[in-house]
This record gives sequence, structure tokens and C-alpha cells, in this order.
Amino acid sequence: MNPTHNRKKDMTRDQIVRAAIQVFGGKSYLEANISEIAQKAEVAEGTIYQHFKNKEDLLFFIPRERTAAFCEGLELHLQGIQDASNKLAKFAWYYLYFFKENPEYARIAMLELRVNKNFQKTKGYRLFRGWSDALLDIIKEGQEEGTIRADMDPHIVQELLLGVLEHYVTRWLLKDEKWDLLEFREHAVDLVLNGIRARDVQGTKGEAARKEKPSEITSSQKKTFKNKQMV
Amino acid sequence: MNPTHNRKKDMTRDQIVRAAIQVFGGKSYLEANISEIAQKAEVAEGTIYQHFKNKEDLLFFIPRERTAAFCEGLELHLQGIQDASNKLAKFAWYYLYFFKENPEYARIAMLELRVNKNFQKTKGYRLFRGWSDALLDIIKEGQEEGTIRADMDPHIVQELLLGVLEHYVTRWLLKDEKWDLLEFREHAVDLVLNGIRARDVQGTKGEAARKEKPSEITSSQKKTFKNKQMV
DNA sequence: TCCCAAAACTGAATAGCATTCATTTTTAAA
DNA sequence: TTTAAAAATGAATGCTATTCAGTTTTGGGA
Repeated sequence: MNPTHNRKKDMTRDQIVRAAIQVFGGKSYLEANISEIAQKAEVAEGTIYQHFKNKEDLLFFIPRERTAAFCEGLELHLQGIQDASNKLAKFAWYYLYFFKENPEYARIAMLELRVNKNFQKTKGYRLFRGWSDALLDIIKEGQEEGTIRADMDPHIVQELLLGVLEHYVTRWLLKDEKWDLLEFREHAVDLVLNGIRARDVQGTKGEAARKEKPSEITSSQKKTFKNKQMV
Repeated sequence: MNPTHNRKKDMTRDQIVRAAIQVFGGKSYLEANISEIAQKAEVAEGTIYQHFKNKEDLLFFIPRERTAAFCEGLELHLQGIQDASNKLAKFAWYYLYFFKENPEYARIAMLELRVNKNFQKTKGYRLFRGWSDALLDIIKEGQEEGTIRADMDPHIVQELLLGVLEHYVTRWLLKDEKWDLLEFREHAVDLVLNGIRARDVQGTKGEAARKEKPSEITSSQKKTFKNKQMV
């Protein structure tokens, strides 16, 4: 009952979790094995089962700590930004920045947790997705401000942004982090925020928008992407 | 050497693959077991290992057949559509339609293959991503036509669209297919094609665009999405 | 400082599942 | 009908998560 009571236990649990992040982050869930985690954590294999029900339970525990770190950083980075669009841009930047800085956790989050049906039911998942409410609020704020299209359900917009960001991180991981995750941020975010269709569809001005920038940027970028085998 | 030689073998292989789609499509790769696949395919467990190196090899073989079916259907559905934007919209529809009709394969493709690093190196992967070149061509076509923003690398646009579509399918699967995958198509595609930011940013017309549609649609949709727990 | 009961930890034993392989059955050309 | 090669079989193997009976550590009380 006394807070000192579980201090020792907590320390070993932390050791186990830290080792688990390393091991799960370095290979797939299947390839990772408990014995290696135990060795890295300097505990017996049996000890792990005193802290976690099983291998999956250990995996699902991982996001708790990192989500807290993510949220703290997010809050800090959004401070002082007024406009919703700028907040969204900053959010996208921070999201990519965070996973770039935490590649082991990124692999666990994107390649294991994100597609695991069982994870959806856990406590860790609620934390993992908890901050996405904040994103929703920013979108609503932008719709009220008039800087974000109001004829769309904010949930759809939220899904769009998350989908794109998660997709980019996933592709980056699968390509062995060969390219810089932040390099594409500006273009991708610009696309999401501005849309890909030329400006003459709903609008009244046709030709002007159409020919905005011909192709200098395009052609030079094409080469970059080809080399880096993004797809 | 004679084509008749392997006919029998091919038949059992097909049986195994069909059983594998059912079993892998019903539970996770980890939870699925070879014995169940063997039982469903009405062969001995050992037989599977005469056709496939191991469990993973069997999983990776699955997309070969379905990718062909996907491409055939895609080609058919794009026929007769001239405009690149319409083609993209049709592509998005077909993509979602295909996975809606093939939920077992969808689970295998989105929740297992898509995030598997080893899969990226296989023959099956090249087929799996092969059709995405067609998508790229449509985007380039649209840029030349002037219907799609030309100041963007088409690869980025391609990633955006694929990312959003894959994300929607993934979320749908994780939520037990509770909602209709096609229900969100129009809005999501519209967002991708038109962008989420209000039209007054680059343009010259400010206030007019801002207030386009106030919020009737928004509020009614909000309810829908809340109930369906999309996020 | 020593005692001891509860809390933690340990690692050998167990169990489940993928994979192997020696053997049997089937195939189809001669 | 014969027979050698091709396929199929399933019991045996090995690997790894999980269990559990036993050992060590902890920390409050005498």
C-alpha cells in the first residue's frame, strides 16, 4: 500500500519495458523472443510473467510511456500558435518529428500495434488514440475560423490527416528509413491542406490557376523520389 | 515438363491457398495455424511444406491470385472514362469496392502484408504494388490536362491517395466492418481531390468562399460518425 | 541488529505449434 | 502390368512461450 512498496517492482518492470522496446523495435513481434528481452532486461524469463500476462500484454504496455511523452511534446510545440491551419501544419511536423526521433517505437506503433485487432480493446489503445481528440478540436476550430472547409465532417478530415501521416511513417519504416521523414512533410501537408485538384473546379477563375507553376519543381523532385524508392 | 505433369499438384496447391485465405483472413497470422489450413484444404500438414517453404511463404503467395483479379476489374471499370479526375474518383471507388467484396483478403493485405518488411522483398509484392504505376500515370495525365495541380510531384499525390485509401480500409477492418466502406468514399475522395483548406488562401476571392456552406451538413454527419465509432 | 512473512524472482519443466523426413501412396509413361 | 518418379503422409523433432514449485530479497517489527 505504501508507495515505497512497489518501487523495486516498478524498476524491474521499467527495465523489462525498456528491453522490450529495443527487441520488439528491432525485429517483428514473431521474431522477437522473450528470452532475449529477459536477457536485455537482466531478469529471468519467469520474471516477465510476474509483470505481464503474456508476450502480447507486454507489447501492448509499451505505448503507455511513449504516448505520455508524445502528448507532452505536442502540447509544448503547439503553444503560442493561434491559427488552426498553422496548428495543423505544426501537428504534422511534430508527428513526423516524433517518430523520426523514436524509430524503434515507430516500428512497434505502426507495424505492430496499429494493425492489431486485440490492441484496439486495450487501455493502451485509448491513450494511443487519446490525443487525436485534440486534433479534432483543432479542425473544428479551423472550421469556425473559416480557414478550413466547413462543408466536411471534421472526423473525415481527421482521418485523412492521420491516414496520410501514418502512411508516410509506415512507408518510411518499410524502406529502412533510407530517406528523411521530414523531407516530405511540407509537400504532403500542403497537399492535405490545399488539395490536389487545380483551383478552377468550383471557383470562377479558370486559366490563371491552371498554369500556376509549370514543371520545374516537378521534374527535379521526380528524380529525387525515384532514387529514394519511396513507393 | 509436360503441362499435364503438374496439373494434380497445382490443384492441391490451389486448395491450400484457398484454405489459407480463409484461415489467415479469419484470424491473425500468429493465431492461424498450419494444422487448421491443412484440415480445411483436406491435406496432411506435411503436404503444405511440399508446396511452400514455410508458413510465411504461404502467406506471401496469397496476393498473386487476388492481385490479378484486382487489376482485371480495375481495367474494366476505368474503361471509357476520359478525364483524369474522374478516373481517380473511379479508382478510389473501385479500390474500396474491391476490398469491401473481399474482406478476408483485405485483412490479409492490410493487416498482415502491408506492414511486413519481409513481404517487400518478395515477388508477390511487386504484383501487389504493380498497379500503382497505373495510378501514377493517371495523376501525370491529370497534371498535363490541367485538372490536377501540377506544382506537386506525382509520387507525393500517389502516396497521398493510396495512404488515405489504405487507411480507410484498415480502420474499417479494425472496427469489424461495422460501417459501410463505400459510405465515406465520396467525402474522402472529395477531400483528397479538392483539399480541406478553404479557398481563400492562394486565391484572390476571400469572403465568398469562406462561408460556402455553413454547417447543416456538418452537424448531421457528426452524429453519424460518432455512432459508428470510426476513430 | 536480527527475525520472518510477504513480495519478487528464478529457471527447469511443460505445452503448443511449425517444420522435417523416412515411409507410403499415387501417377503416368513404357 | 510394371516401375520409377512425383506427391502425399503423419509421427518425430525442435523451438519458444508459458507455468510453477522452490529460492531469494525486502522491509517493518522486536
